Amino acid sequence: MTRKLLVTSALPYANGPIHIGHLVEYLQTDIWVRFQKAVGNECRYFCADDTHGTPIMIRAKAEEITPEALIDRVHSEHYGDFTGFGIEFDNYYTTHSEENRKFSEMIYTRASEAGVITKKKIQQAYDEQEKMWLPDRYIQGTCPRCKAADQYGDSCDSCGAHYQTTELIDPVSTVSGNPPILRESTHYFFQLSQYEDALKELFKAGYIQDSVQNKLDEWFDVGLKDWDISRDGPYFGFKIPDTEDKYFYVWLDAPIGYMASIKNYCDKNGLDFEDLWNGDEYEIYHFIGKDIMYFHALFWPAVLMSANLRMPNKLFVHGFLTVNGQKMSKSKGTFIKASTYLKHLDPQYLRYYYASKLTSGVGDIDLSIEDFINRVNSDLVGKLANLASRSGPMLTKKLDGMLGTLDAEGRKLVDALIAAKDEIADCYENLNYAAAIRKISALADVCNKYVEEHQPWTTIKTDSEGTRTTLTAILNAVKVLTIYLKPVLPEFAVKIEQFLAVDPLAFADVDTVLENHKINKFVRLIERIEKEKVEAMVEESKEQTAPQQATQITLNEPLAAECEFDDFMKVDMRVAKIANASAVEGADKLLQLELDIGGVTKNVFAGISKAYKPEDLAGRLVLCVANLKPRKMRFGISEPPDKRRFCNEKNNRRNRAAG
RNA sequence: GGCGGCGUAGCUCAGUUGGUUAGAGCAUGGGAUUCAUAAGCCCAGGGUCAGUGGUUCGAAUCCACUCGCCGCUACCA
Repeated sequence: MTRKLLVTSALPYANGPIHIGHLVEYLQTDIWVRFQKAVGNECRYFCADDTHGTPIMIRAKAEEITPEALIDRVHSEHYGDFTGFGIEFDNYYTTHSEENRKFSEMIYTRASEAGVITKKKIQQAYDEQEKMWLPDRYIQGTCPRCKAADQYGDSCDSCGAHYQTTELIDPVSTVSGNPPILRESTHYFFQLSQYEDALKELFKAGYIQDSVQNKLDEWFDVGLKDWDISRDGPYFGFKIPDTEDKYFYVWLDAPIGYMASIKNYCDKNGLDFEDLWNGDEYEIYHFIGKDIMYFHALFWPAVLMSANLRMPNKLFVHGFLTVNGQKMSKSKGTFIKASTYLKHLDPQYLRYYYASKLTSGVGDIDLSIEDFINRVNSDLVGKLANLASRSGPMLTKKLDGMLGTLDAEGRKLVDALIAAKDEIADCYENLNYAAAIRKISALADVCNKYVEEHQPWTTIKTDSEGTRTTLTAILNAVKVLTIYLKPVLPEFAVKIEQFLAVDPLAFADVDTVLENHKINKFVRLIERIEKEKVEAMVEESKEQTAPQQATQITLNEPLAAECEFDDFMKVDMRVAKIANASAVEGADKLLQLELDIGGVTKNVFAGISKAYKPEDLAGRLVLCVANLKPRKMRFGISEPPDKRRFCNEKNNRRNRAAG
């Protein structure tokens, strides 16, 4: 039975470039869509740029262009990046479209009629000079708890405190540099709590993965709050009907962009949108990252309910990407943009590697650079590509490129591969790509053993027809493996199709056998990853962060003379927390520090008062040599050394995957 | 603090409803080969399944607690 499927990935925000973290989602989705198409389902893949909101406005202003010009440019950049990675949308649209405006207005109007929109007066920061309202992120000031400077309006990166913007000390607008004022305004709210029971029913019916359910239960326990869906102008977005100066909050119209993209596609292709979106013929699936679960598991279905529209069938949630076990980092060069990757490496490597790690779970997946190189080179190149390479050329060079027929043994080999069909299909269907790849890799092992046992390079000298039979089995095996891999490696598959001189392979073609068939000259399928290219990519991704105190101190000082390992072993270095810091009366450069090295407190004098204020130091972490002999100084005893290095406070801002 | 997730070989990860001696790939060591993209094949070493205590005839798997790492905590996007 042919299923009809509509599939979406989260809409990337038009505020920045696509990076390898985003690609987890788009590749996961693309592989699923390609699989569905390969098994003969009618499947369409939709996406769009998410284009509204304050960050877009501010970014455009900074670049001295209009928001429209910005989002047009970013749209083509995003689309180019996706295309470069073989991600094939049926439509890649934009939320800044008439379709989206109409749907947003329609849904809002219906929600109003349903009585779930309320108005409330709220206090919000306002920049008088720029004449704009300020989201918390655009206000900086000193943390009320730890006194760290330049913290965002909602929380402190330094000590992790959460607070109200109004509690911030000396707040300034990052847009104008002036202190914001508080102003009252009426906002529109969507009463999410009205849909609590309906949402619970939806989840019971299987809208989400089990692991996501736990998280949702947590949210239900705390209680669903009303959702602020309006923003005051100036705001780049859609004006709310029957208001003077109110706009839909970007997160309201973003998911509606799924509908707009589909509508736009329908109009271009002579299809009826109502059939696709509201009929019961089509299944709808959303792929998202776990950071935007709240929006897609709660708000989005509730909004659809309020407008009396159908529910999507399922939400597929994936985890984040880490690189070498850590968050992507600009300074380490692991914050790799899609465009940077494409300059250095073949996109198929990443498609294969992600596929080899993706499961249906919401756990994070790790891109270990070393593992990435090893895995691609040994599995993809060494086993799979090499299998074709060690059989194809022999047939074309020495046996006229003509396949023969399968003997009993060959039939057995090919049947063994075919037998895995349903299992592999299930793996793809259930998003367990890692298992599919493991299975395919194991099958490739079987094939390579087959080659080893039949030694065509020996038999070719005496028995050309027997060799033809052997190679016929191997090349049929290559064909089956290629079909299994095709959702992951479309380009690779095209090369094999050309080489085998067959029409584009579909999943059902695993059952057919190529016999007495002329093939074409073998072309190299894929190159090995060169470590140097990966290194160059990482190097190019390293962003020189603005000179900071910490890096200045370490980088500007020349290295001391080399020391022996034994000398190094004598040094007991500990991370210490500054419990207290105070100026030393009568000293020019000294600060007195109380260092907590895990229960034990050390008194230290440090000549760093030119670079640090005592009040900035409390709570910070430093590296200290804990076993340095105490030394009497003019102002007291300094226990560990008077020289130390200040650790970089770790950057807690996550690189958002989508939205 | 509350909640959630994770912790299995040097690395990256599988381990189905609890069931023999815990698996794979890579990496490492040895061997036999040479068709092939210095690939492929055979053999080997390597794990107190984070720890402790329970339930059970039987626990990597279920329960409790401890430790470690990560995330969320509804603000912004």
